[in-house]
This record gives sequence, structure tokens and C-alpha cells, in this order.
Amino acid sequence: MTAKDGETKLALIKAARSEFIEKGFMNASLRSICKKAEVTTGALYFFFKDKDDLFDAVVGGPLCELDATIGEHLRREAEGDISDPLDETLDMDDSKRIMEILFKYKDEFILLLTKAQGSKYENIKDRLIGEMQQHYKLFADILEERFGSKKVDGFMLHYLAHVQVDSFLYLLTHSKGRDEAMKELPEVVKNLRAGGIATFGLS
Amino acid sequence: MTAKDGETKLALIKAARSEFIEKGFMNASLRSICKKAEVTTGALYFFFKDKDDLFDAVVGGPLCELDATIGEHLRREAEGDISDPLDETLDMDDSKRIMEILFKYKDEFILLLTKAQGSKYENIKDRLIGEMQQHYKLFADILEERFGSKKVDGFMLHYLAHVQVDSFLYLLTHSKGRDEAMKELPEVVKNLRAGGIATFGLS
Amino acid sequence: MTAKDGETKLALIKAARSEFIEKGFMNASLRSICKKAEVTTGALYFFFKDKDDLFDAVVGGPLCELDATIGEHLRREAEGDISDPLDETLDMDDSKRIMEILFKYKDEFILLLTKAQGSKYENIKDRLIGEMQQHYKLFADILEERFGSKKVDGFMLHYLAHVQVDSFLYLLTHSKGRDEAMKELPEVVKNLRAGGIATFGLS
Amino acid sequence: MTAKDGETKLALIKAARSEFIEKGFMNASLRSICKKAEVTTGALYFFFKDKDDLFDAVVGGPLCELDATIGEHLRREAEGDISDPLDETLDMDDSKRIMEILFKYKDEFILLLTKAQGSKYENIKDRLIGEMQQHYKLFADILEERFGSKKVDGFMLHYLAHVQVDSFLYLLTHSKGRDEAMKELPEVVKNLRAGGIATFGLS
DNA sequence: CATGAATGAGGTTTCATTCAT
DNA sequence: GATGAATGAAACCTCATTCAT
Repeated sequence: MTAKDGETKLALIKAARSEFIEKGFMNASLRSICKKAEVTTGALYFFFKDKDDLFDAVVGGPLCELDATIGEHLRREAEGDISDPLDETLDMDDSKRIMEILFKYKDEFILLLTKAQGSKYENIKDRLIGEMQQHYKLFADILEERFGSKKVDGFMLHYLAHVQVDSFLYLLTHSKGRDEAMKELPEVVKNLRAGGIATFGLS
Repeated sequence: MTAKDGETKLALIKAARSEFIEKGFMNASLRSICKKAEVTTGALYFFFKDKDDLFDAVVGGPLCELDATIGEHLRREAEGDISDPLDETLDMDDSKRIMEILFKYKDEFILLLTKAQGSKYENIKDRLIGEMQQHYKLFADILEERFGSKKVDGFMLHYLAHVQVDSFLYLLTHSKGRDEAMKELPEVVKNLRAGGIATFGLS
Repeated sequence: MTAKDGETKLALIKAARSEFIEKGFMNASLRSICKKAEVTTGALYFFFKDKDDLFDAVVGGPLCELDATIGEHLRREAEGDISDPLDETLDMDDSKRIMEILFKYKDEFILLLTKAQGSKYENIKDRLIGEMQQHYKLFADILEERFGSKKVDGFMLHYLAHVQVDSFLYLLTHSKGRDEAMKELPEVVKNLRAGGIATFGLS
Repeated sequence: MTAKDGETKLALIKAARSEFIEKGFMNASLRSICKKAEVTTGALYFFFKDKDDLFDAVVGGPLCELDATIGEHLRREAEGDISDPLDETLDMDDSKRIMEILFKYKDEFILLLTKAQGSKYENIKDRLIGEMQQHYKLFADILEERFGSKKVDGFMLHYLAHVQVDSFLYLLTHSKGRDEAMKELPEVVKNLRAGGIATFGLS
């Protein structure tokens, strides 16, 4: 580190953040980012391999935090004694924790989940949905075995995961801010849970 | 019409269709489309005003059919005697009719609803959701008045509309074909309806 | 002539007139002209050789009338007994006649004299100036011989012609209409004549 | 600056200069300029924002010099005691200074004043005329008040300014070189002054 | 660390003109 | 007389990326 202490790199990331958020990955221009950062293209390519790498510097961190939080959530489930699977999957405390992360980096997550086309993250939402689906799968098995629920096929399992992820994304994009999202969250979870109960035939 | 009888225009639309579907509106290249159609750029601009116009030639027709079908659905509701609003909104027959259209032009609708960024249709999904929301609003009022349901705010009304549209889109993008979608449709509608009932507090 | 009686050709000329006047020769688009005339390009090329030819159809007539009027003016001079050359050259009656023609086809002459770049008429103003110069030359000789005026070189002769033509063009482009031009004409002629007298050293 | 020391930019400006001068702004082709300069289009757009900016690089400097010189001329007038307005307006020393500038960048000024259509400078001549008119207006008021001259309306004031600017442009375009222009300048000024005197009714 | 010059392919669009029918 | 499809070159401009210094 020189005296500048990563100043340039930070300026670049900051400029990239605002450009990416404003225009999305594909329509963002590296030239424009460099101009905003008052830095030359050469500098950019010293710190970052390419456009994707720069994008990573903006959204990678938040994504890691999210992954970690989701990971914890899943670990808790795995360890705990599951009495009511849907209660676990749509646990309010964990849901709140996740929403908290999403809003901590609101712009980054909206960017990542809705404007990442063309980047290596363009399928990130599918990855998240895939993870959620594995959980529903777990619960589906337990429910079937222990509670004699209907057998739910992979299609609907994926659907449930999809709707859940979309619902969180919906709260993120349609709330005025963290507070409104938190206020509406229980209502949304109630809706999701009712759907889940119906799908699993637990009514 | 010459002896060629619109051959070139058709070749152009066909080439555009495949290019747009493959790359999305924004990443599609007119040059590449012309090459595929074995035609010069001048010819393209003889038949189409610009890129948007060409896109319209690909997705405009299907969209009209969809609009017409949705229009009929809404008209039927308006005329009928609404005894059970959720039954009406998520009517199976109408749902099937809509799915039928979606699958009739599967690629076009996926293009339109997920890869139209940069075109004049980039907000088409929001338009559809907006229309659905107006209906939910109507039903919300009736439910409140006649059945003493909970008052549901705009936020959740929009949410319901959003989830419904996304669910149809989900069936479109995740089914192997029309048949699987039709098979799963009732299950999805059941899920949606259960959510609706919960949100309106009718349990 | 068919029953249409040159209808198409006239429509074409009319459309061309307005397009050329609005955008000038170079920026006018034949496609746009055809659209205005509700006629196809093929038709245009049946009646006119090329863009220049169409331009000719718009400005050629007025230009002929102007040439004729100037010709008469010159012939009158040639025949008459020249007592006061400047009086003749800047004769009020003839000047008015010319202004009359200019305003009869005001738009066409402005087009021809200021927006003909790229066409075969792009140097028309120089041609007119050249003609005027020949006259000044004639008068210069007479003045020198008969009145002992200063010898005026070709440079100033051309200048005088230039200023004169520009002055008429000025009246054409800067007057609100024929009437204002006619009102101001004497003042302009007075100015020109004073300049001429000074240049010829007749004060 | 690299070792090449602005070589490319200079080559670009040089090529642009000759292309613009030869074909005028509108008909000049950036491609052709790049070819002449043996440089790629990307390089051009590294140094210049767009076609207008490149044009500016060719004519902007000369125009500034001209503006400065005219500015000085006007300041001198404003400070001095005006005894004979026409003498001031058509002062020989200042006129010479202006002609000197015009010939210093002869090609650039001809380009700017006669072939700039389509560029941001397309109305530059009108701007110059407007400035001159303000002066004539000033003098007209003084003349009227102090010397009891005729009241001259805006139309003729604008005309005088127009003729004056055109006369300088005439000298620029029709002289073989600086020397001939300087030789003829007094004669032209004499002509202008005589016209002015007549128009102001000071004979 | 960082500069900034340069690449070169690619983007969409417009144009005057031709010609078989 | 007139259609309208088609040409093909050219227009201006933007982009991510590279590299010698």
C-alpha cells in the first residue's frame, strides 16, 4: 500500500457502484465509470481483470453476507428439531434477518437480482432459488414421512422456492424503505405460508 | 406484392425472431439478423422503421392476442354476478385460456417478459401487473363490503397481482411444455388462492 | 397524358418544393418527398433523372423568369442613350421589377440562393454576380471615357456587382414581405449608389 | 504525453482541416479524416467528443483571436471621444487589424463563414452581424442627437452591418492573398463609408 | 501504480438509386 | 406510368480492452 492507501481502487468501486446501479451491468460504461472516478482506464485494469471483476467488487461483498446469513439459517434448521416444517422454513426471525441484510445493501441487491444481465451473476437468482428448493425438498420428505402430507413433486417444490425468493425481492423493490418492508413482512409470510399449507395439503 | 410475396419480410422476421429469442432485444444485432436473413440492411429498413419496429413484428401479434384474452376475461367478470371473488379472479377456465395463449407463442412471451430491456416493451410486465391489481382492488372492495373481510392495503394488493403474474410466467418458463403447465396449473392456482384467502383474512 | 393529367408529377414537385425549402437541397430526402407526395420512388425516377433534376423542376422556372427580366433590363440599357451610368445600373423601375420577381417566388429564390449547396445550382449567385459585373465594366468604360472618372479595376467592379446582388438578396431574406421590401428598396439603392459614386470617384 | 507528443492528435486536426476545408462541415467524413490521418476511429473519439468538437479544434482558435480583436476594437471606441462616428466604425487601423487576422487563418475563416452548415457554428455570421449592428445602433443614436442626422430604422441598421461583414468576407474570399486585400481595403472602406453617409443623410 | 493513447470491431440508421414487374 | 422491393455504401458513434511508458 502506498500513501494513497487504496484510494484509487475505492474511488473506482464507488463510481462503478453508482454507474451500475443507475444503468445496470450491461449498459454501464467503463469509460464513464473512470471519468466519474477521475481515473484512467489503465488504472481500472490494474485493479480489476475486466468488467465482470469490477462488478464483483461492487456486489460480491453483499452477496457473501447474504450467503452467510442464509447459511446460518439453514444450519439452525438442520440442527434443530423440526416439529413444524413450514414454521421453520418461513421463520419470522430468520426472515427478518435476511430482510435486514437485503436492505443494508438495498441498491446492490436490486442491481444483482434485477440488472445483472450480461455479467457472471446473471443467474444468481436461480442459484438462490435452487438453494431454497433443497430446503423445501427436505421438509417435503419430513412432512410426507411424519405427517402424511401429500407427495409434492419437484415442479411445485421449485415453484414454492421461486415464489418465496420473489417475495423477498418484491419487498426489497417495492417498499419505500426498511421500515415499510418490515411492517409488511408478516403479511407476506402469512400469505406464503397459507400457500405452502395448501400445496402440501395440510389444511 | 411481387412474385416473392413477402418472402424477404418473412425471412427478416424469422431471423429477427431467432436472434431476439437467443440474445434478447438489447444484445440482438440488426447486422446479424440481416446476415441470417441473407438480406441487406437497406431491405430491413424498407420494411421496418427501426429496431423497435422489428421487435414489434415479432412480439406484437402474440401480445395482442394475450390482451384480447385478458380483456374477455375481465369483461366476463364485470358482467357476471360475483359471489366468490377469488373464485372469479383465479377462474380455472380463464386461467387455462391464458396459459394456452402463452404457450402458443412460448418463445415470444418469454422474450417479451424477460428479455425486452431496451425496447418499448421493457415495462410490459408492470403493465400487466397493474391491470391485475385493478381487479384485486375491485374484489377487495366487494369482499370488504359484503363479506366483512379485512381491509387490504395497496401494498398487498399489488403484491397479490405481482405473484399471480409471476406465477403464470413461472409456468411458462419452467414447464417442459404446454401439457406439463396445464397439469401443474391447478396446483399453482390452489396455492395462489390459499394465499389470497389468507391475505383477505377469510380463513 | 392520361386521365391523371400529370397529377403525380405535380404532386411530386409540390412535395419537393416544400421539402427543399424546409431543409435545403442537401438535407432534403427523396424518400421523404415521395412520402409527402404519396408516391413511390419508382414514380419519381420515371419523371426525374435524379435529385438535381427534381430540384431543377422546383427552381428552374423562377430562375428563367429572373434571367428574362434581367435580360430585358440589360437590353434596355444597351439600346438607350446612357447619360448617367449609375442611374441606369441602379434604375428604380428595373430594380422594382426584379424585386417583384424575387418576391413572386420568394421561397424558391431563397432556396436557390442560400440553400442550393450540393446541387448543380450551388454557384448560381456567382453567375448572377458575373453578369452584373459585365455591366459595371461597361459603365466603367463609359464613365472613364466620357466623364473622366477614375479607372476602377476588376476587383472593385466585381465587388460592386457582389454588393448589389447581395443587397437584393438581403431585401428578399430580411423583409417581412413584398411591401416592406419595396418600402426599403429606395433607401438601399441610395446607399448603393452613394457607394458607387465614391468608388468611381465622381463626388 | 508520450514520446509521440500529440502526434496523432495533430495528424487528426491536420487531416480534419483539409477535409473540412475541401468539403465543408456537413460533407466531410470522419472516416475519410481518419484514413488521411492514418488513425482509427477510436483514436479520433479519444481526442474529440464528436464531429462538432473536431471542427472546433480546427476553427475555434482562429475564431477566438477574431473575437478578441473585434472586442478590442469595440473597447477602443467605447473609451474614445467620438467625434465622427463613421470614422470610428470604419476605422482603417482596426479594419487592417481584422483583415490581418482573417488572412492569418484564411482557409479556416472561409470554412467557418461559408461552409459551416450543420455545425454549431452555422450561424456564426449572424452573430457577427448582430454585434456590428449594436454599434451602428450606438452611432445612429449619437448621430441623431449630436449631428441631427436622419433617424435610421432597424432595417437599414441591420443592412449596414450586414454589408460591412459581407465586405470583409468578400475581401477574404476574392483576394489573391493578404497583400491584394490590404491594397483594396481602403477602396472598400471608402465605398462603405459613402454608403453610410448617404443612409444617415449626412451628405 | 498509473497514464493515456490506440485498437478495431461493432452498433443503428439514412441515403440516392435501380429494376423487374 | 407506376409499383415497391432491394441494393450497398456510407454516415456518426461507442465499446471493452491492451500496452508501452
